[in-house]
Amino acid sequence: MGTEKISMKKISEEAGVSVATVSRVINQNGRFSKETEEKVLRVIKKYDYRPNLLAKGLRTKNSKSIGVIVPDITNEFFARIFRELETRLFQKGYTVILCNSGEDPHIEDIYYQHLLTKGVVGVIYLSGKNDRRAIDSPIPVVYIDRALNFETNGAFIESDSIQGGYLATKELLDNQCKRILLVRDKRIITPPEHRQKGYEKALIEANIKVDPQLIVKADVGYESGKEAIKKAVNCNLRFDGVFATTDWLALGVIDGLRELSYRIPEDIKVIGFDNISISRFSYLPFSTIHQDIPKISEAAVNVMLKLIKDQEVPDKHIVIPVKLIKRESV
Amino acid sequence: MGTEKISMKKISEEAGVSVATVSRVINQNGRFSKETEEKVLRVIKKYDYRPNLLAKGLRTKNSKSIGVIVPDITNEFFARIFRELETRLFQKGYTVILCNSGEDPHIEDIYYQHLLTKGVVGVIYLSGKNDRRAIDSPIPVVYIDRALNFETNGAFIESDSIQGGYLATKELLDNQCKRILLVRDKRIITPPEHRQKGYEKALIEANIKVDPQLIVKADVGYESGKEAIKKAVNCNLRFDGVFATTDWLALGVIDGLRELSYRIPEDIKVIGFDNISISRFSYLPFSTIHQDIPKISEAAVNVMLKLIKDQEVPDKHIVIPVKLIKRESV
DNA sequence: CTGTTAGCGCATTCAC
DNA sequence: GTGAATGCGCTAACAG
Repeated sequence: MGTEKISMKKISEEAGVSVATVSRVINQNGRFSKETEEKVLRVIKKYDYRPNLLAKGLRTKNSKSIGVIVPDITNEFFARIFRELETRLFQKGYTVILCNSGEDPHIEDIYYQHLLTKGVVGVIYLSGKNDRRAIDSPIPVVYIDRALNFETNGAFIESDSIQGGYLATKELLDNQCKRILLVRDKRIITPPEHRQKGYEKALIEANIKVDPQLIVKADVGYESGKEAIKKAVNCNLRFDGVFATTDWLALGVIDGLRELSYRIPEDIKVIGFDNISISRFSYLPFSTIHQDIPKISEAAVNVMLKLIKDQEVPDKHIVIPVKLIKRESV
Repeated sequence: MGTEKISMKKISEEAGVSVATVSRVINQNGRFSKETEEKVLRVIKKYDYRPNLLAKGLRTKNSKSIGVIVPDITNEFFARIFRELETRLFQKGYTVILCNSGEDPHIEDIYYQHLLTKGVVGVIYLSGKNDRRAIDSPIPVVYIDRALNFETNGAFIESDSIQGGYLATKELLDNQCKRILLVRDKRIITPPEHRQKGYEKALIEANIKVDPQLIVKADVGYESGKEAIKKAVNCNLRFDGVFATTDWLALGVIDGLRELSYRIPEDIKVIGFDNISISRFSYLPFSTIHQDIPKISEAAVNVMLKLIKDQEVPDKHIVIPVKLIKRESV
């Protein structure tokens, strides 16, 4: 073990001033002369002293740390958002505690409680599930991607999923698809719900009736996409295009279709959603809807910072535009 | 904003005992009667009180939080390790602060310093680069994946890269490859260096001379792998097998080869390293070396916990076995 | 401009 | 068994 922990007291003694003065120059709170400043600064540098943020946090009630709860950081989408959040937040002097909830509301709650005791000044939920604490949280809560109750002391940032669903479906339509299968996450949560809305909107606009048979609900993930598409084919569902509400689902669909000897895009066209790297690097780089992760994160950080400072947040619900990425699957 | 923050003092008043007693029952430090315990517990439950960990940390010099510094959490390998670390650590009452350094030693250092001021009781580096602080850190440091100075107050956990390189190369050899190209990360750091060692070991064992021409050094990443392999082909290098030291490199190699109209595995066999999901879901699921991430993380956490408690750590350098995953590229 | 004082919320002597 | 007192390291009045 290396250097002893050194405190403000030592610095003040060494510099021949009071701790209050040391505190003032450290925080640049004024009320000290140029000379004493230099004196103090010299001693600080000499000992390579840094203030104990725990003590500071206890005193000021600002721990300068915020919590982020994600279902699973292993998911590239969450990891990319987290990275942006963390970098931006650190730049503003905040450190971030990351928690993996595994989509379990109970665990989410345990984490949330624990974060409170750690004195975090705010928490960001990615795809949060737990609605209980959102309502009267003593600290600001911002949600990304999934809407919960945020009116009281929080905010909600999301991609424009309706527009995304619309763009995806329209792209298929524009490429002569007549019967478009929607393969969606079965859960009743904002993203798939909105993506479906966009899908329906595009169909209606093209004077095509929405056929409930063509909407298939699946669990999340690759295997599930594969399974769903095979079942659809086996049920003699006819379709010439597929819009899958996530890239993993889309990849499963593509591989399932290939195993059934369909050619993509000749026989069937496929489009996904998210633009994660798998969409670019899989056998058949496939078209998808791009989410603007930097923008999402930036908005989340801005709102959070305002909420922390108790500033007015004009827009508690921010929707970030998406865009179509054309590749080889349509 | 919801509930007021309530402290031990209030609990003690409400329960008609002193704060010391409350503290004792909370920490189960004995020296209190069954009755007072119940009384205190009741009040605690009534107010849903939880101790302020900031204050507790300040007092006990144990913040119960540890820092993890990774180059980029977006990298699936790091994310998977982090998830394991975080889950295990939380179970032991620790919370973890995650920092993205972007492989920049300077930023790593800034994070490290900041973590110290936050009172973390240990830091874990994934693929750390900064050697300066490792030597006389006041808190334990454990490295995963990349060896730095850890003798003084730290430890080092890694996969058996030599064995991995050996297994990969041998797999190629066993499948009739005669001239094996090594595409490796050019940096002089443990993982690629060891993987190359394993490669050489396998060749020597098979009585094949190591040909320096067949060792090509590349930057990290997909594009770089593609570029490297095309260059190799253009230089008229002859080879019938490729061992790439990471999966991303391997994917680049595979795609580069395909663009050059080689058939895999018929014309050329390819094997990667890491077993990240891209190796399974790419066009051609390719053979690779699997790293045992749960084991690595478990070892890291165990060692860290011991180091924190100042316990004896018999083995400061732990090597985790790897295994060969056979797929369609060889 | 500067120092003294009083806590932030908690754990830990030390008396009783 | 229990409580009063002290201090972890820091900031924020309040005097001067």
